[in-house]
Amino acid sequence: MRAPEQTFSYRYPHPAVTTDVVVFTIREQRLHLLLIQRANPPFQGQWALPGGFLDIDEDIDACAARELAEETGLSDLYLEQLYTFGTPRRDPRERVISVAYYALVSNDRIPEPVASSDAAAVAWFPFDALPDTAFDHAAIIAKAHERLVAKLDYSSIALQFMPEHFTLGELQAVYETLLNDELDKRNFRKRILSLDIIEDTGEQKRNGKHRPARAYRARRPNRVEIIK
Amino acid sequence: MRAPEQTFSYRYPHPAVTTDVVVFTIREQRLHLLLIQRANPPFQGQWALPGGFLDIDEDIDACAARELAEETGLSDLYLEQLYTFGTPRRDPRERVISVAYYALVSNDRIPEPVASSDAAAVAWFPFDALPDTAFDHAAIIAKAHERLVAKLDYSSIALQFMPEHFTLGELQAVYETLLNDELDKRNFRKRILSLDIIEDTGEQKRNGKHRPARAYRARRPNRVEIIK
DNA sequence: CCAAAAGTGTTCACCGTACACCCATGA
DNA sequence: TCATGGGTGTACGGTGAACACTTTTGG
Repeated sequence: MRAPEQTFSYRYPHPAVTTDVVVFTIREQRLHLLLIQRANPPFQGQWALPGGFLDIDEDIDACAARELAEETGLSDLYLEQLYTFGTPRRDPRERVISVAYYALVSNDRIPEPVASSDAAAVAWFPFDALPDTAFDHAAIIAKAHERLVAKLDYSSIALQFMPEHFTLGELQAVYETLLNDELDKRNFRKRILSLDIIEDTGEQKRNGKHRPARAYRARRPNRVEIIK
Repeated sequence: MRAPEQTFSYRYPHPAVTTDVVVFTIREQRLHLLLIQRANPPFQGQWALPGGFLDIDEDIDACAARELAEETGLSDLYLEQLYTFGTPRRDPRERVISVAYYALVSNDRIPEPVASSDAAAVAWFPFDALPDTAFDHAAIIAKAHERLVAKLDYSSIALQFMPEHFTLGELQAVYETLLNDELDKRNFRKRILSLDIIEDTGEQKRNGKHRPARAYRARRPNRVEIIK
């Protein structure tokens, strides 16, 4: 631990740098995102994105992953830098530059996340029923959603929402949720299989009380393929 | 001016924040970019991206525009945030987070840029014949190029390279340079005109000693349209 | 009249879209 | 046997790609 009276001096003023992470998942056919309830001022008690200050010797990506793990218990997810937000008075305490990330979690690995010293509570909210959020986090969330939807089209990013083994029906449901549209089953299967991004595991997966379906897996685990 | 002995103290160490800008243009059918020769250590005398430290009350976008104007004399260009680079030891002086931007200049507004106190010289280099660059600027340049080429496909970003009035032949040459490929004249015209992003000015433009061509202009000046 | 860029349509292959029925399972 | 999701093929239309000749101008 650092001695509490220690200070760090610079010839010119330096901003603080934080990371904030927009974590998406799909639950019950709806897009959700993870917010924490702030334990400390400013905006104490308000919902906000998980995130926090960059350590002086820490890589930015590592900071995003660490803050996410500390505040929500989630680790080892797909994490991508989104945009850097730095409007001068976005934080009332001091000048803060936030490097925003977004993350996707597969829908079988959704621990009901635990709170930490910075987060009084952690909860999933449906994307279309978000509470008011602290700072400029609404703008960060909007940008993350825009990026997510744009990437659906030309990358295999949707696979990041899937568990290790999944069926084509489940994958189609994820696309339908994200695109907010219904898709034709035969066309969907043809297109996805022709992209060569998933492979048959040989196993079967039983979802309801109905006919079991073939189980597939992503061809390259943890990678997002750019299509064409 | 700030008194030279003044310092700024924080309870936790803060990184410095800079912006760096990758400025592209097209000259003589080749993609070029603008580098400055560093007037001061570190990397004194080496070529680098124009950029510099963020003022404590300055918006990040404004910082990129300001540094660009100060070091190169260029202003009022298409400027878009690219990515934030912050590997711990990328700058030997202290921890520096660089918010990178890229900019596009139309090929009629290429002032041979002037040097300033931070830049001993400023010059355009062909993209395929770049000198060694300072810091991690080679990685920033690579990422900017990747973004530029990707955006060609689904946006009207190429129009940013064009002067106010231009011909279809000139526009096609820009696409050919960026894609490093030849395009069919008839197909190109059909596609571009169907996108409805340029309009006939009614005027003509004489390029060589040959038949004059219709002059077009971008339908929305200074905007980048997302196609589809 | 020659050189050089401007301007202009049609054909074909491929891909995305629309569309309906039988199968396997558990209750 | 019924309800529910799993699994499969074909026909059509639109879009992108290939392709050649005439026009206008300056020298």
